[in-house]
Amino acid sequence: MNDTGQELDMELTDRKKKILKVVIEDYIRTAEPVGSKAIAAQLGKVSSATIRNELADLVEMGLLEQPHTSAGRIPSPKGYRLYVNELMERQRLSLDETERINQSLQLKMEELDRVISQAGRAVSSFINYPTYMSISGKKTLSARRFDLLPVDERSCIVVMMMSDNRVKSQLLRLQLRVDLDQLPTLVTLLNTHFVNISPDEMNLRLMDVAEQIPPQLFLLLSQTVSYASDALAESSQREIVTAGAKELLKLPEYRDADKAHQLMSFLTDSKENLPVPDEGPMKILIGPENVSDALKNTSVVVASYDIGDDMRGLIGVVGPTRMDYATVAARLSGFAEGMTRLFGKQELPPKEEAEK
Amino acid sequence: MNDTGQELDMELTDRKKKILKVVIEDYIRTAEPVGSKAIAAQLGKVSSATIRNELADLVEMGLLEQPHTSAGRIPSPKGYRLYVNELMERQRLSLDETERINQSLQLKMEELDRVISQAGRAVSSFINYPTYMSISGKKTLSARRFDLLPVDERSCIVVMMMSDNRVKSQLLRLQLRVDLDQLPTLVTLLNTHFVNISPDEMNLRLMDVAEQIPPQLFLLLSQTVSYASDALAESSQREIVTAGAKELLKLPEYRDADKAHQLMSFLTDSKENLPVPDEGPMKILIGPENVSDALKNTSVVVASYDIGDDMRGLIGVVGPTRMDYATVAARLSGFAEGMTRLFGKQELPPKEEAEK
DNA sequence: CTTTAGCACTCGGGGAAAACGAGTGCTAAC
DNA sequence: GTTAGCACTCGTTTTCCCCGAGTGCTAAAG
Repeated sequence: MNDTGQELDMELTDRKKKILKVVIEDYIRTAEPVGSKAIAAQLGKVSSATIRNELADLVEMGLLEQPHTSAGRIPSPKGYRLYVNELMERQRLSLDETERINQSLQLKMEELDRVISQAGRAVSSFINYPTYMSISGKKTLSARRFDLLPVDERSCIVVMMMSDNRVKSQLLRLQLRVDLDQLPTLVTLLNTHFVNISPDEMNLRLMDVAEQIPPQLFLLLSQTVSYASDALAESSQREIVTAGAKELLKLPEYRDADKAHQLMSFLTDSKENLPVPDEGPMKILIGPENVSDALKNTSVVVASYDIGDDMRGLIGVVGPTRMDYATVAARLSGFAEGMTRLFGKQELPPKEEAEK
Repeated sequence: MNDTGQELDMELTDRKKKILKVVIEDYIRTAEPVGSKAIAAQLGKVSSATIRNELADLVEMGLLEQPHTSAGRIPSPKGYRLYVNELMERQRLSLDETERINQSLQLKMEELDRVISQAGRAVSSFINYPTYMSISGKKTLSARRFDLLPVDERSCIVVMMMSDNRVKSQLLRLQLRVDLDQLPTLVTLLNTHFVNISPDEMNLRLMDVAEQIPPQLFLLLSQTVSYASDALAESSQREIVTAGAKELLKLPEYRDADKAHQLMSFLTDSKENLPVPDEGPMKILIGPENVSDALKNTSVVVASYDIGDDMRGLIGVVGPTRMDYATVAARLSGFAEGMTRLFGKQELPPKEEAEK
């Protein structure tokens, strides 16, 4: 009796593959176990009895499962994996679809965050599954250049260009009146001692220069530096935004409010442990292949795209293991390409400064 | 037979009020129709039969309803309204709660949008209902001041201070090489002709000055103006962000996936027709009092707070008519006060420039 | 050795019927 | 005006049974 584990010796004939494919695609469409008769009808030529024999083999190989005796078969995670790797035919996007993607990427390139979250909503409503998006850079962000613009004697504008060429600015209210003539000195100081270093270092260095300048100037300096380090820290922290969690409720597997709630909570709360593609443009994780327990019964398709030359963006799609992998993969990579194009077009091509 | 409409002549005795209050609070807690026996137990002194007589009266007055003959009573919208107006005792926040509110408002005052959406999440997870937040200003936004900072010969930074004292900036890539000496001219031009007017006017005026300046300067000017008008338009458009839709799923009235999905869709999609408090700090809308059809079966509690001296922020809480009005109201106004404090502390107190 | 028809068997889903029980309205006595 | 008593209502829960899709096995046919 070698019921232990899966049979490796059985051959996966061509016909078995065909059958597997039919089962999976049927199940993806209907969410109902697929019976031998339906398969026979779709395949033609062979009778349901033959199919049944093959099905039994496929179950033994661990590619299919049967919920109970006398029900049809459903794919196992292993089955999906095989399907995704070998059987699934790469879909081409229709013109309509391409059109729709481009349409939803007609975004004004204002704030990055906003672009991201808008894109997230678009993806989700186009793919009909919940999505998550985030961006992250490899290098840690630093300031590249400062400016102070006088407004009146009690306020001025601080402008900081960051190492990724984004610019941040804010109005500063001054506790003390500052001589406007002093501003250039301060700017020079900032551009000498506070550029190309991490936010933490900035705060440290503040102490060093404390005694070199007059107190009321120092106050302004410290306001500026504290603004700058906060802004840098915030910009470099990778925030994950999710969208379209409600799509779950349309799926039969999440009609149960508790299940839906559980997954939604995980999606909106977990700011960390959502899958990222280690490399390559796209990654598909099926059921138990996920590390997070909360995702053991779900599949994730995640793609990445480039922003500038340091940052990478990330779009993930979450759904039941019975996910329409072919369509999702096609549309998602369409989106990812769109995003690359979007950012490539308007963002920071050149770069010349050296680092410390 | 005067079954038509509600009986206005019946008197709402003190005991009736007490009973109504018990019914409502019980129902809010349990989501189950409340029976005469339970009420009697809680009131003491009187028997369930007496209560039954009173209940019949309350039903006739339109303050209670009964789902079917042999079930307990549940409050009608009218009943809730009476409860909210007269019967409900204003809750005081516990120390714990106050603490928790302050805790979650320990936000770095970076970008307004981000603060808002973080606060939204906090409110939602504290109150356990979905929330929506938005901000809006009465006056239309315009630019108050421009600056251009040279970076290299192909790029410069545009800085714009807006009429609400917020500052926006971005790096501009120039199609044509521009003589740096020309920048001050351009800045003067901007500060003369493009301040204190609406984004639309800005684009119009661009045409007017087209012939007064050399072409390559005009290119830069038009890039700047287009950035500015976009940024202004975007900042003044009132965006609504929602949070915590998942909380719905915990409520018995939304265990039905379709109902939940419907309301969630409304919340996330409708960028317009969510209730706003016409004036006063807080407003409670019960069931059919809502204008949107989608909200006819839900209640909304909405509060507002001040940002600077022109803008107003808005927090709304959405839930079933069986909402814990007392708690929600207390916590929500706690939050609103917190927000006012938060913005009052760090934002734009003075202002002196005159408008056009 | 593979395919197919035939057949008994399994088991979950669906629906009717029954049992249950919380709660009511009414009546009559206090 | 209040209360005990009681028959009645009606939604919920439980039980039970039937149906049928789908199976595995066997034996015959290719």
